Amino acid sequence: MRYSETHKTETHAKLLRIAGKALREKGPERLAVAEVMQAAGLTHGGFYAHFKSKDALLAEALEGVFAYSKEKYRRLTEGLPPRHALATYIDFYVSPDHRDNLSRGCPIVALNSDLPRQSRKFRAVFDGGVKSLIGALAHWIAAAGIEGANDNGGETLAASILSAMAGAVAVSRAVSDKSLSDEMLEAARTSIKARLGLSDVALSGRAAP
Amino acid sequence: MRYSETHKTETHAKLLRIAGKALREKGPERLAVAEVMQAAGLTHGGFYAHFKSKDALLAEALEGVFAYSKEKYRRLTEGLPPRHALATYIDFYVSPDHRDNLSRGCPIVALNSDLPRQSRKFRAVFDGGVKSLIGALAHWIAAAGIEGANDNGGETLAASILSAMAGAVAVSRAVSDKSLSDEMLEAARTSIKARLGLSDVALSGRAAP
DNA sequence: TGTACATCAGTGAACGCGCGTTCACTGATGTAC
DNA sequence: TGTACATCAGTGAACGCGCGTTCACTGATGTAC
Repeated sequence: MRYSETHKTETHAKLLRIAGKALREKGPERLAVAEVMQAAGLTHGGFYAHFKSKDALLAEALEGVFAYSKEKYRRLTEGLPPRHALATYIDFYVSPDHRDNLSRGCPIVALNSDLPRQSRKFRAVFDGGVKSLIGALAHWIAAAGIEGANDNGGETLAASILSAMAGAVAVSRAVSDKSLSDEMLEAARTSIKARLGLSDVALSGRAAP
Repeated sequence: MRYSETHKTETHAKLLRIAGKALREKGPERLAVAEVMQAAGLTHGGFYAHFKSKDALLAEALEGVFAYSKEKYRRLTEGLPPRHALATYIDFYVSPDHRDNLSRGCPIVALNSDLPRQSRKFRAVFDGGVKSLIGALAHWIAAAGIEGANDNGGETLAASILSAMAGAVAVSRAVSDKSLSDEMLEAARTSIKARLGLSDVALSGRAAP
């Protein structure tokens, strides 16, 4: 063969990485197959050797994005006690950095208003990602012994916290007035931490992985 | 003239109403000029007698949507004491009804992730709408004598509340699992009202105007 | 009262462009014999 | 060791469609004289 044994797999993974970024930057509609291929150094015709359709790419890319985010935040909070882990996560999530980096951010923030118009498959992947994240938050909340977590192990509280975090970053991106945007993020971060009794827990100081 | 004196103005307003709905249902990209014209019973060629471009339509339609929402919520809370007005607003905003009616809902929820990609004009209109809404909320918060409103007359608290409300509805729309979606809305509504000390204020019972 | 002309909202065909998808082909390498 | 053939990731032209925009035209009515 002309290419190494792992060549196709590598190309596939590369396309997913590129698409994952483009998906968050441009949204599902504006992400163009030809652009993704070009960014990978290929011509657009070869796309269908890797994916059945654009839709298949989108769904698989979203899956990759959630998996990568999960791993990233696992590393970020590794070894921290639950309260610190939670506070660190919130500090990184509800931050100007997250707001300003569309292509590396949380897909819930980047894609929320596109979702009602996406394919069933894509929406299913999205649901999976959201639930997994809620599960992780609920786990920390329970481990930290935070009150307000009722019957279902903190899942409801976690879901509510997540929507507040995602909303804060999403609206802070949508608004173009920088000072309003900053103010909004700051207020949201403070109030979310207060709600979890984490007002005293400072940012861990470790850099984003 | 073939048409009545007010005819063109009426057609213009009709186009804005149709576009305002389509904008929230389909987003700025998928809203199609020809579809708007067809919905108004016209052919697409006539569009440019009313608007300089699709972009001009979008900006003007968004302006109309914000104005209409403002008026709608003014009527909804008319005559209520501040704490009831706030609670009523929150109850209507963070509700399954709002989640399920894209075309009549808040543009902040429907459009947030599209905004970074819109024209300067469109973003300016959006900013105006957001600020006006924050102003109204801050006004109620101050009038209700709610604590937690610091120096700037409750604007920061209002901004944070708004992002939490919009985030809750946006994520509840994005998720396709109905029970997760319901749970999320419910939890958000409860926590937002609790944060403003409004847990005891029941829904006013008046129907949406 | 009648004729010629201006007005102008709306019509419908056409243009150009972006983009998803298809497809015949390429060319380097592996395999059979 | 050499020849014929299969494989397959990638190429690049082409197709079809949606859509924003342009433009010459229509036809009912108002105005000038």
